[in-house]
This record gives sequence, structure tokens and C-alpha cells, in this order.
Amino acid sequence: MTNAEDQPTAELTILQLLAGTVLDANQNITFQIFDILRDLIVSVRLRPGQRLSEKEIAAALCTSKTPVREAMIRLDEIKLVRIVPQSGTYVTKISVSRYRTACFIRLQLELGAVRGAALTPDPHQSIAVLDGILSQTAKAIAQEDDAAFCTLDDAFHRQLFIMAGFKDAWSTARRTQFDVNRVRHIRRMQRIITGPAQLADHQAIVDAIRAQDGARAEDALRAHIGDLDRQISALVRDDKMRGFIALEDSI
Amino acid sequence: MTNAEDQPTAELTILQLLAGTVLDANQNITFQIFDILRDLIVSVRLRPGQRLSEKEIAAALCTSKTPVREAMIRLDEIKLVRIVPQSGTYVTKISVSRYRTACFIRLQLELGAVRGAALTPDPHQSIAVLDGILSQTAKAIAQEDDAAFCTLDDAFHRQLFIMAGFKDAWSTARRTQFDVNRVRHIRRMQRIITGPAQLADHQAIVDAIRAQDGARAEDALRAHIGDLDRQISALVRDDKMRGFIALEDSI
DNA sequence: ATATTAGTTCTAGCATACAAGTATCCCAGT
DNA sequence: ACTGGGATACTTGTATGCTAGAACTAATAT
Repeated sequence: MTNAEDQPTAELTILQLLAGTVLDANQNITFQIFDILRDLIVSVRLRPGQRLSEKEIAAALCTSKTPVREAMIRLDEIKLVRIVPQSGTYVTKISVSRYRTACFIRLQLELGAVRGAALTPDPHQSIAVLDGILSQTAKAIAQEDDAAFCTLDDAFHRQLFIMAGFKDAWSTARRTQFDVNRVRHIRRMQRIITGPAQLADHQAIVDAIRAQDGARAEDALRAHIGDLDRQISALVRDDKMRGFIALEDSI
Repeated sequence: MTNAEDQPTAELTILQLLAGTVLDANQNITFQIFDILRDLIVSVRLRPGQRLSEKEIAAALCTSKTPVREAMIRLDEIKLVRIVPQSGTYVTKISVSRYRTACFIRLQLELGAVRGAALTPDPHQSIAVLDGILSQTAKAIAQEDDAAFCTLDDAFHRQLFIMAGFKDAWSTARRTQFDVNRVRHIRRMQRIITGPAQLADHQAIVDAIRAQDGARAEDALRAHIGDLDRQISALVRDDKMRGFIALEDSI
């Protein structure tokens, strides 16, 4: 583990982050804890590499270790934490190899989605939905509303999968994309604005789908995703990511 | 739950399946149990819909409920079992919607793989590996060696991803493919032989890669996978699958 | 014969206690 | 100053007991 001083921003203790959180005793405790921790990790409020203590979390949430541990097991299973026997439980670092794999998976699935969307038999209504999302996105960018932008970005991609007839494919594959989301969150925290460029890319994709031109839609998507290897080396070189990433998926 | 009498074949109790299994006390008990149960479920020796008792399994393996439960939680997380509060833990039925989604994911990722494989700069050695796998596959088919056939099929697909430079993509995505594997196992148990056809398809893919013709490789792969919707309706209609499948992913 | 309801028996959820391994710190020796 | 080793204080892994709720059974009322 690196020192807190080495990190770009101050490391918040889990205790600070959970302060004031109360659980609903009538709902399943394990899943409440799971949701809380997953959100904290994906939004990088819990830092990659940070150590988590089952006991400490249990105390902060006024519960016993068992549900905390069971939530940790689920988080370990989706590789958001790594439980190291007799040592501790750590928030996983962002794995470059996992990130690269996730980008490949994302690209391939979205290629299928835009291809399918371009073949939608009666596309008018579906395309109207896409147009609506894009115009709302433009508003969100103008108002610098990050949260809305993210939601709309998500809605855009989901709509493509719906049009292709594979509504569930994206929600299934999202489980492989946590590291991509963490990188995005870090970029966004550092006010790295890519909104306008993304909007233009999305517009090009919609135009191709409107023209029912699957090949052009695929090309537009490839352009949108960009060159993976260059993106990877930029990620590895990025000083702001230092301490957050690991080449392989250790810790 | 349906009656055991309704099922195509006799339902083996978990106790029968675990008879004689002893765990290594020096290794992590939870993961040993996880591996055992995962294999039993994917190979359909534990039947879709079958109820599992934490207590019973713990007794059969001479351990306590805790590691069994933790293994169950991991299995629940990858949707091989479903833990129903205060009711029981059940082997999930094969979900038609999950199966369909898995086929889409599989196709899209393999499209990327064969496309990438066709672009391998110095392909001679890699293609020699593919040729070797195919000739071994032919032997396995001649000898009706199911286990070897499966292993080689897996090796073939893995080699494609290696050639495309995305070695980990397949192992990552396999977590979405359990239902596909279960369907295969059921078909194989019923001696539904598709080996020769698969071998010919694989040969066509290799030929296209050898010619560095990415488009033709994609076409060969699409032909290999076939028409998804027809496959789905065949699956739903198949009497041998009755009781094993569910339209949505309930239970 | 059927519907309903009370009672019993099962389940998973959670709390707690203990066991076993790991990392750290302190101190002795070089 | 630095290295080596051992005690100590942590960590997760496992065992067990208890509770609340679901499901099944069987008896009762209609």
C-alpha cells in the first residue's frame, strides 16, 4: 500500500464516508451494504488500493460483521474488492488489462447494437427517442450538468440495444465495465470535458441509423470509441491516475 | 418446484453427488465448495430448479454452514443459484432471455476475435496452432471422445482471442455463458451430435483467417453461429428441456 | 369435495465466539 | 545506522446458536 501522502487527493476514511448512514432493518442488510460500497467504489470516493475493514464498517453501520462480509464477498466476485486471506480487504486498483478487455467487449457489443438498430423495421418512434436524448444531452452540456449528462449517455446506449432487440445485453455486460466507469469518474472529477465531442459522435451514429446504413453506423461507432492502444498508453502515462492503476489485476 | 416424477431423468440428491468427496482442510473451504457446486451445476448433474440445502451440503462435506453459505453467495452472484430469503436456495433454471443474450454477446465478441485474428501480422505460427487443434478435433470426433472435443472446442475459440490480442476477453465473458454451456451439456447427454458440422465450420473460419480475409472470416462465423431466433424457438419447443428452462430468469 | 386456517417444520439472515494466519513494531545484536 | 527475529495486534476464515419468516401439513369449517 502506498502512503496517503503520495495520493493526488486526500483519502477519506470509510468512517467519514459512512457517517450518518443508517440501514433499514426491515430490508436485507447485506444488499444495502453492497449497494453503498459499490457506489462508493465505482464513483471513486473509495480509492483504488484503499483498505477496508469488515469490523470497522460493521461498527460504522451498527451491524455485525456477517452482512458486511457477505457484501464484501459479492464485491469480490465482481472484482471491485479483493479479499486477501488473513491480511485485509482492499478496493481493487484499476487494472489496465481489465480496462483494455472491457473496451474491447464494449466496442464489439455496441457494434452489434448499432448494426441491429440500423435494421429496425419501423424506426421512426425509436429514432425519435434517440433524437430526444441527444437534444436533452445538448442542454445538459450547456448547463454543465454532469449527472444528467451521464444519465443521458447511458440512456443513449441503452436505447441502441433496445432497438437491436437485445435489451438485456448491456445490463449483463455492464458487470465487466466497472473499471471503465471508474476512469470516467476520475476524468470527470478533473474536469476533463469531452461532452461536446461525444455528442457529435452520437449524432453521427443516429444519422447513420436513420439512413438505415449499418456499415456507416459501425464506422461512426468505431470513430467514437477511437484507437484503443493510444487510449491505454495515455491512461498509463496519466499522472493523475498514478496509484490508482495497476498493469495486471493484482490488488 | 415440480415433482421429481415430472423430470426427464431421475434427480440425484446432492448427498449422492457429494458422497465420498473430502475437502482439503489446508485450502480455503469456501472456494473448494464453490468449484464443486459450479461444476455440478454447469454439467447439469445438479438439475435446474433443484433445491439445495446449505445445512445438508455442510453435513455431507463435514463442515459448517458458513463456508457453504459463502460459496452459495458467490454462485448467486453469477446466477447459477438463486438464494430466496427464508425459503431456500435453488439451482437457477436455464433462462431463455439470458441464453439469447449470451448468444448475442458470444457472437459479437467472436466477430471481433476472428476479425482481429485475420489481421495478425505474422500469422504462420498461430495458424499452425489452429490447424493442430482442428486435426486433433477430427480425431476426437472419430473416437467419440466428448471430453476431448469440448476441451479442443474451447482451445480453438481461445486461440482466436489470443491471435486478436484479447486473451482475457473470452475468460471474462465466459461468466455470461453458463446457460449456453448447460444447454450444450444437455444436448450432449442426449447424444445430439453436431461435432462434424462444427469442425467444418471451424475449418472455414481458419481458411478465411489464413487468407487474411476478415470479412469472409466474419461471414463464416455468422454461418457457424446460425440463426439465433430459430435456435431459441427450437430450444423452447424441445421436450427434453421441459422443466429445465424458464422464459425469464426467475428461479 | 373444497376452501381455509392453525400449527409445525423447515429456511436463510444475522450475531457472536473462536481459530489461524499475516503484518507490524519494537528491541537486540551486529 | 542497520539488519534479524520474535512478540503482539491485527486480519479474515470457520463454527455455532438464535430469530423471523416462508412453506408445507393436516385438521376443521363450509
